Amino acid sequence: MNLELFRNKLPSGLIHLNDFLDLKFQKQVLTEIDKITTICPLRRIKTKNGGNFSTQITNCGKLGWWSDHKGYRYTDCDPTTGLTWPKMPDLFIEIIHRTLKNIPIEKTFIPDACLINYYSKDSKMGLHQDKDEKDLTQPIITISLGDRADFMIGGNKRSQKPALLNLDSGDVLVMSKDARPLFHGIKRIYEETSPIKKLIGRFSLTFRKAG
DNA sequence: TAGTGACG
DNA sequence: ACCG
Repeated sequence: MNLELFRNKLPSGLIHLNDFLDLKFQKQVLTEIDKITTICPLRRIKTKNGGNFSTQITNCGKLGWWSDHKGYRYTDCDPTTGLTWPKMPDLFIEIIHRTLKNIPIEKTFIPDACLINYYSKDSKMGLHQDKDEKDLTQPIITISLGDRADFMIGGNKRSQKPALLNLDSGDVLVMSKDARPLFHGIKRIYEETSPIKKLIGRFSLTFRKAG
């Protein structure tokens, strides 16, 4: 048994669909994000202890993820306005269907939440687990748009050294099965690598079944 | 708590 | 200075 090889092996539930969405489609997704942020602008959120995130977020779908002095949670409306989150665009549902058709691991997935994170060149996301969802066996599907990112995929403990994975514009990442509970984050953003000229920085769209 | 940095 |  080659221990080094074993240590470097990525979990089978982590599926990286490289260059899955073509540039034209990516631009359509960006148009939908523009519509969403017009209704519900990107906002800087805080941790429970008052710490600042370097990303800015908004949501669409029935539920949206939020963090403030009360902690992490899903809400059915924007806590800053009391308005319901914008509707999940049909185009996003289409991406989910196309993704499911191309992976052997999941047959159905009906997300009720889409967290939209915007990363500028200096944004990072520390290692964390997604565990605010009701059913933690449901996968999480992430779309990357804009600048290239170094994605960290770690273990079940934060102390485990993460492996790095490049996420480019148009890539789709599925965290399911054994990969679902793993610590993960974004180590860095590569400035001016976006294939979409008018997009500076990176958007990630993470689809969850939260409720 | 998905932050940051002080501290050992 | 670097790591956890």
